[in-house]
Amino acid sequence: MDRQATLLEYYQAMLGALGPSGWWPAKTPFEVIVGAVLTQNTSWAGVRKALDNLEAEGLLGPEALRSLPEDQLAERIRPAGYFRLKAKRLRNLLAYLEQACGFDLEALARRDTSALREELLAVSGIGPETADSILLYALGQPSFVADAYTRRILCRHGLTPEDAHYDELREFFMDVLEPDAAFYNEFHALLVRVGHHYCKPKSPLCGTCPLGSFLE
DNA sequence: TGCCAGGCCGGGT
DNA sequence: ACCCGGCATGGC
Repeated sequence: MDRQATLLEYYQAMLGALGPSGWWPAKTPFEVIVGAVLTQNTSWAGVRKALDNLEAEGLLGPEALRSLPEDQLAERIRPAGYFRLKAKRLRNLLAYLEQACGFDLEALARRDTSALREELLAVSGIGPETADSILLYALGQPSFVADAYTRRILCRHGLTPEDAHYDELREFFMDVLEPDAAFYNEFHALLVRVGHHYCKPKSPLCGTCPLGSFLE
């Protein structure tokens, strides 16, 4: 079976088993952007607390967050871990968003995906996964997100090598799938949900995971 | 208790 | 190009 058909079968199996995901878990595109930085190598629970801290003080908007000093920002996002580092990264990103579009994210979303991706990657603290998460979940552009769960699931099913680089994993999907933001959105969300529930680093196989039937 | 979490950077080889 | 240490809190 070819790669396209395999990926579509995985997608249908996950969707059938788990139902639609309704991702990203945020109220606004700006909150998606902040969450994308905060969740770097960090579980969502702490990120949620950090976002709640900002929200409770009315700081979860571009202008308010932009005018918050770095050390005060760091204090509020402490539960997300790496808090000093992430405060700096958020400030870098806010500076970029302000100069690039004056925080008009709808205008930003109208620009070319690959050019935008390069600009995001040029911001210190924004790597490929964070950039793709912003493009896909905040701006609605068809840029596939290939995270740790994606790597683990593909590898465990023998579809890609263990040491595949980020861009290889991303292209593994984008080479054969139509560039459809809603589809990419749901696909990646399902991979994370499956990974979260069934594909832990310890367990050698996915057990009762919805993709189990594809294992030899 | 130790391991893990929806990465990324900077420096060294 | 690859490898590594650092970054930090919270949940199980």
